[in-house]
Amino acid sequence: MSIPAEETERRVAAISAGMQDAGLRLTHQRLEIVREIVSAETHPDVETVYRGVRERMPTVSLDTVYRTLSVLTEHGLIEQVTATVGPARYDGNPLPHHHFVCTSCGLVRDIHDTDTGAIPSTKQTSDIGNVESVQVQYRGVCATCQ
Amino acid sequence: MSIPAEETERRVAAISAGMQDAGLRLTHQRLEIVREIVSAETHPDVETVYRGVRERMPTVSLDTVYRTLSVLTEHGLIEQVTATVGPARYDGNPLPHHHFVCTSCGLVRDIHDTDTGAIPSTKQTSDIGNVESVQVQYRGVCATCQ
DNA sequence: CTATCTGCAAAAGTTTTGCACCTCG
DNA sequence: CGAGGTGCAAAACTTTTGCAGATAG
Repeated sequence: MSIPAEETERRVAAISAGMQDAGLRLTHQRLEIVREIVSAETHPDVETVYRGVRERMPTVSLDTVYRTLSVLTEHGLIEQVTATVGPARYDGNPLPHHHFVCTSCGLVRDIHDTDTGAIPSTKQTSDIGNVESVQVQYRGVCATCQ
Repeated sequence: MSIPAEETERRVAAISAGMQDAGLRLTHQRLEIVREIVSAETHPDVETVYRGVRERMPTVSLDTVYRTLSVLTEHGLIEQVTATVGPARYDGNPLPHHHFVCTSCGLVRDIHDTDTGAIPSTKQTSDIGNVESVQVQYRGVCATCQ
């Protein structure tokens, strides 16, 4: 929850617009779920999103959270994190970016200052298919765990 | 199964040695599970490993496969693939490498010819923690899916 | 108004665990 | 022989689905 309030609202507005474009309804539940995911720096799993939303909206159900995160992912408005194992985690950051993963506590943080241009496709990748995006995972131990 | 037989046996021997060093027993089941994982190019999930091993050893149980893959991962002899969502998939390739992930069919293939030196730690990563390894995910559509 | 969405409940799928027997070293 | 491993069965956990009632547009 340490993303600034204005930035959070900007992201909520952007995703809401994308939902309207996609013909999805802007229900109260969905808006709270979106707010929860874009305001979190922690790339939370479904259960964590559910607990956060329930503080403001105690009647929301876990399956609505599953369905909403799933439909937002299908429409490309959020992404599932592919840097961890275990329960699915979600990422509401709309810009292409990389991840630091702590091998001790599982923390995942966004990295924006990598020069992706320095990582071109290779002979092997072009043999296998057509690369559309490149994502870097930095693994190590975070400052807190050290 | 398209990894050459000698390379497969070399990897089985290397992991067996690691198991002995770790004080793990070399049971028939474990050796067949290791053979299955190191001979596969597909980064199979537990169910797939189970089906493969069962062809040669029909009495093996699914929970032994779970336990074996889990214990090998704990001892760093194999790795869980962190490029996909869904059921856990395993990687028996002992060398550091990268992955191409097909966004259409889920195929995961190893990439060895990336110049990892071109991807240094950044200001952000050093603020967060100590980077120990860097892994690149190339996402796109594979030749077969195109 | 009505197509879509929600909540509830049940089911499906994945992974873990307890226990008695077996086996590697 | 004995610590560690296996198979079986049950349980725990994650995710999906069917359906009746609610609601956004």
